[in-house]
Amino acid sequence: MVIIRVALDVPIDRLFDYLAPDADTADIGRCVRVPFSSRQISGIIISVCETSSVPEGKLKYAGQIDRQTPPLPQPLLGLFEFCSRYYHHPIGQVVMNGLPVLLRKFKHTGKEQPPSWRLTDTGKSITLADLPIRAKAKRQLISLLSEHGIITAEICKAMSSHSRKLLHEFKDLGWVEQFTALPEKAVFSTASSPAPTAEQAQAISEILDRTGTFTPWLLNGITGSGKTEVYLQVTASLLAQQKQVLILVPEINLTPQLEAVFRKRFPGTTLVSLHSGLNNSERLQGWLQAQRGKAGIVLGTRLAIFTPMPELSLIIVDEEQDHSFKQQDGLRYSARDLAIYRARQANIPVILGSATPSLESYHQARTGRYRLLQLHSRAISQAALPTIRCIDLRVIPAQEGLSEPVLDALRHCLARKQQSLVFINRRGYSPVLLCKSCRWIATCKRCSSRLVVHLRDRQLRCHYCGDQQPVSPACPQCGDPDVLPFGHGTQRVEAALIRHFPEARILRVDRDSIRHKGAWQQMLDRIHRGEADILVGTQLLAKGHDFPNLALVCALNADASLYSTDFRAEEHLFAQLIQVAGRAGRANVPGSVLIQTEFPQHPLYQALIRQDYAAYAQAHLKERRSAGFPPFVYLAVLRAEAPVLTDALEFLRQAAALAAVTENYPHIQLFDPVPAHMTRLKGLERAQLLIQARSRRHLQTFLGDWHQRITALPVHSRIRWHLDVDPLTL
DNA sequence: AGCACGCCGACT
DNA sequence: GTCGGCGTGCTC
Repeated sequence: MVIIRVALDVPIDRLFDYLAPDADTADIGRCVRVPFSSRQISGIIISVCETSSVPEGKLKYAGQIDRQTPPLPQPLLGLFEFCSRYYHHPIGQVVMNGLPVLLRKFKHTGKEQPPSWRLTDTGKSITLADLPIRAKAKRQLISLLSEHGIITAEICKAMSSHSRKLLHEFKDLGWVEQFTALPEKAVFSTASSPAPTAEQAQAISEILDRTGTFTPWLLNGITGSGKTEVYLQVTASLLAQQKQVLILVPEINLTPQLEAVFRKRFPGTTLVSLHSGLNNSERLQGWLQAQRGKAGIVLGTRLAIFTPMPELSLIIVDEEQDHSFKQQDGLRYSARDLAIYRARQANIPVILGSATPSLESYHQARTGRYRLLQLHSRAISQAALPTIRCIDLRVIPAQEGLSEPVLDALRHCLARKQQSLVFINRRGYSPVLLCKSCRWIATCKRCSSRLVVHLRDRQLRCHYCGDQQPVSPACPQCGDPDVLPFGHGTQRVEAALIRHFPEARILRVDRDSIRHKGAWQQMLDRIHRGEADILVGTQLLAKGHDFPNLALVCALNADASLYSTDFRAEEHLFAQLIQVAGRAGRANVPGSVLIQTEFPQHPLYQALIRQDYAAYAQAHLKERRSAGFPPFVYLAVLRAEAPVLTDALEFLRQAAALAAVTENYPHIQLFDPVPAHMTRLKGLERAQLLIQARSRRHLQTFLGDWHQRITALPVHSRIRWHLDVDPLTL
């Protein structure tokens, strides 16, 4: 009896067994259609065996197996398996989450790359002289074939139906044959690389010395130190050996930028770019190219970590500290952490690159689990680092969020026709609408958040659920017409700047201003053409774009995250400020950075002024150690949401009780269930329970057991819950 | 997650 | 008398 064990896209963490008399081990990793409780769905064959633990009467027969598409390779199945186990997510949903939509339906079988045509040896001996002069179409076809050697499926499709019929006629004559086009083996060609700096050269050779060996590298290089050049030259060396390289980038905004750099350097290599902007068939196409080993480079966002690559020899995770590598719903995986797993599995190096590594990664490097590579100097034209200065808001007041020194600096920049950037990480006009007489504050009905004033549209908007309503003309509580916007967002700062510098061309860049399709690219173009003097914007501006004429960066009200309840907020702020500061002073423009703060003595700003990541990280790691936070402990969060808060809390208490019953986990600490920080979100009340462990292994064994017990709990239909392993926010 | 089965309210 | 609401339970 042949039984296949199938992963199905259902929220049940188990494989389903089916009878499949015609299946064998070659079908592992293939897509199969199966009956599943009164419907047909498709799944992936994970294993083939002789017996099943399921009572024989319950076993059904599997349907058709998709043998057109190459099966998922074993290492990818292993990655899925690990991912399911580590993040406690149903295996079938892990597998299906990682595959292109078109592949999981296997509807594309008919559309499978149709074969191309070429002349057989017999065909090659046919000349035009052998054909009647009247047979125009035949002669045309033969000359086409002998000229190009091949008629690709695309060309074939474009030909007349008569020509297509002739092709088949030729086939019967033995003149032509069909073959699946293995697109011409990539001719390795590389645009010339600039000579690396001594530091870069050192890093490149160290990495290349350990190809073919699992080696996690932490490449810590200041902005402009040329991390990308290291990626490029290591990649070049591996491509020359016909190997594949996987590059993960934080988000779609950055993809085109890095993609362009790699395409330019490797014009002869097929580069597949995988990001959310692709449609299903583009995604499938790229995925298949990677899977067949045809794509030398795969560049993509976190989902790309699940791309099968038979010749994979290096993984690069750029901006590894970026939170977008962690998925925040459904399967809550960290692509960066999976990259480490995948590199170990494939026995290859992995480069985590960043100017400000996550403390987790930095700690690993300090303790020798990762190897540290540092780039200390700017590679580009020996440009000096920007000078960073704090402006003490306790001494120097700010009007409309802008202090006099900031205005002065902006004025100077304008006079010298240089660009400046005003960074304020808060969009909208003002974050609060306040009634002066009764202290009423506009809040969201569905969330525990304050509504943000968007003066331009005269709307109050919730930045969490998107709800909006018109700005009320008077206080709904006391009727006083004196309701005022309080605090500053990008729109308000923009308005203030327009008043101060009516002659300047001011460009606001935030999620609202680039909402329309193509607006972001348009703005980038304008900035590059020098059609903007002052940029006002959020972190959108901080990320990875070179503004060649930018000389000044001013950061307004950054303090907000300094004394936050989120223990990662500070680390995040430091990275963000280093990033935005790095925008200033590229090429031959010296840069300066002004930071408005009420806490200029704070160690974060002190380290920032010296641009000393290592000092900051080491000091902060000490704090983490004494406070008992990661990377010195390992965390998981059980979250629950329900229409009524007490229900969510009660569910978490029940779950906690399940853990206490066992008492077998001395290294595990469960905290009390508490309401989440944003307690109410989109009309649901949320609560959470923190689990802390001394080691990953302890956490994993506990969670495996506990998760099963929670799943077995009688379901209260109102409650939705999930487990978040290695959460980024608490 | 779907989907069927099942047991109670307002309608042709 | 039925149509249909969504609670509960199962899926190889």
